[in-house]
Amino acid sequence: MSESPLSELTVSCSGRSRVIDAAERLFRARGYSNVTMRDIAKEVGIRQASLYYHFESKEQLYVAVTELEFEHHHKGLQHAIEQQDNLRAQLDCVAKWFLCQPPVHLLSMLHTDMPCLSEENLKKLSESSHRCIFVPIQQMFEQAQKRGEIRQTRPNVLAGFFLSVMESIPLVITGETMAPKQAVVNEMIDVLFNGLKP
Amino acid sequence: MSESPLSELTVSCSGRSRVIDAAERLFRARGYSNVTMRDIAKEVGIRQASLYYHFESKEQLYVAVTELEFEHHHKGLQHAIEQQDNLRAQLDCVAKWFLCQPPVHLLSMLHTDMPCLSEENLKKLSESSHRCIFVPIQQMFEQAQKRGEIRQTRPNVLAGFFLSVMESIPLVITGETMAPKQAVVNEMIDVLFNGLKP
DNA sequence: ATTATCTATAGATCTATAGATAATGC
DNA sequence: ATTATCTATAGATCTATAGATAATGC
Repeated sequence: MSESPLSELTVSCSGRSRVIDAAERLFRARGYSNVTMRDIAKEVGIRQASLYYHFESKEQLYVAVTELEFEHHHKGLQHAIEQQDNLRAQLDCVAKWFLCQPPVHLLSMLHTDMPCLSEENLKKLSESSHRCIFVPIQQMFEQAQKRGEIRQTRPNVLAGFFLSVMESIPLVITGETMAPKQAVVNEMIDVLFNGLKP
Repeated sequence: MSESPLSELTVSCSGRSRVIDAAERLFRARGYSNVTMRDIAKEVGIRQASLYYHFESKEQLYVAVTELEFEHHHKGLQHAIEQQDNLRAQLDCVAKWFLCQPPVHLLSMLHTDMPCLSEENLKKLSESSHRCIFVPIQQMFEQAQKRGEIRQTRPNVLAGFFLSVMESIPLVITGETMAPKQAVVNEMIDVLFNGLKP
């Protein structure tokens, strides 16, 4: 399995990365079980069996795609966070990052997709999602606490809280009100900071 | 399809309601596509084909099960809300309700399960989830605003916000900290009320 | 006669493998 | 010689239907 070190970075030219792109779109939109290898092949424009030249199984393809997705968000989050020097600005930046990306649907992944995988891959992806997405946000809150910007609260609770808010945007938008996402998120961050009290 | 008016209410004696119970457990735990009719039959202790005596299709079974689940939460939420006369107590009560029930995984349902259904059933369940779960919480916030307990914020945003916090509990618990759920939720509600500022 | 089950199976997928084939690079 | 595809298909499911059968209630 020797492989060009550029292969994952190329835009979409090599066969392998076109497969990854298509699989990512489809898995993200419909989840692991609701996407077939045929669906992915069709999207790429090749035959279903040809996918097995690039990946040894559907599960391996899913794991590869999902780890890249997590790493991608890891970079985006790190960048958004270190660009700012106070929590409020960081939260705005992180929210902007999530909004300009296709939604992760982390809760669906953890609850519905990952249990379909082998014990080993489940563990691998759980750790990836934690390290790439949960931890950076948790640390952002930790350091804001150290700087005295916010009061003492368990940072992992805050991380879960904030992530779930990001995840809930489709839910809020589904309702009748078609407010622009950015406005909804701003309102949520404002509540997070200032609370609901009048 | 005439049917005893008690059938849905009986604990678990009639064949039909034993099917509903088993299907509910399995669908909730693994989602629509990851549960087969064979799985459900096995759980009930009958043969797979026998399920088709009670429900005309897997999809109809899922819709029936899920609507009952929504109605169940509708009752629980209404009761939790009307028992209290101020928002803080209502939130505690609603949180306690969600915590004492098996998790709904509403985001997974909306994102992964429902798109597998027919247009008609998708619409039906979307409306059910909105009416049974989203609207009661939204109204709770609306009325707290009218009573002047909280400042002006779009109530649908608050509803999405609060629901997503309930949904995120598994995510927070997944991490290393094994704090009791109730404590995590209390901390979240406290932040919601008082904000993060020191 | 109705209710609730069973066995057997059709028909439609889905994943993955085997082996052929064309194009590319040395 | 290697890379990337193809065709064909095995083997395993899964949903749903057809028709038989036993038990229950009038």
